[in-house]
Amino acid sequence: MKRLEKQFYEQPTLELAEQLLGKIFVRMLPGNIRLTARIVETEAYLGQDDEACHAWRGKTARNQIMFRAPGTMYVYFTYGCHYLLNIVSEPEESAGAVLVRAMEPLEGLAFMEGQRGTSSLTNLMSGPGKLAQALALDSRCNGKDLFGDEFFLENAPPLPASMIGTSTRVGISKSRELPWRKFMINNPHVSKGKVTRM
DNA sequence: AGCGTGATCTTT
DNA sequence: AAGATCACGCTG
Repeated sequence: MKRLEKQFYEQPTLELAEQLLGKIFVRMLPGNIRLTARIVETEAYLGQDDEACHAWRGKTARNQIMFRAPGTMYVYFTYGCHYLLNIVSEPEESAGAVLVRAMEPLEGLAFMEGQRGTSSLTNLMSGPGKLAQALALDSRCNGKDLFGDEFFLENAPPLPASMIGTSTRVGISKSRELPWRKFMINNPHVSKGKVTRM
């Protein structure tokens, strides 16, 4: 499949959160190891009117990446042990990003199993911290874009609306009412603990 | 259901 | 300088 170009990321954050479902995330590792996985769960975060967004009060040292060009990776560290992967949206100098919450592992399973310390397929990437660990994402990835030879997305047909579920976001204490979580209905790799079907 | 673990942000 | 919070995951 063709790689997704800059233009794909230049759509409103909420639409991007939906359009990312089904797309294939690729990481190339030294030794020609190819890690790939299908995105099955996302959440939208917007600078303004969204108190759960890191950037809702403006630019800081941590969140400045969210103000960069669409298609940039925002990877941050939280709870003392987890990295979380976001894909930056919205034009440069306005903050927005889509949190990638779950993926379905496809290629490079042995590497991912080693990273995660399990061989249970549905436990490899069924959460934002898990998928970052499976793909060995860390702060060195923060600020890199998805247009190079190491990280990129491959295109896939858009999901039919009947396969897309919507709910409120997971694990936040502010702006809890916003229905900005999107997921692939009945996919076993969607994170546990909230609605996975409709 | 409880808690680790450390960076970040807010308040003093 | 100190305190609170945290877009989580694992054990029990």
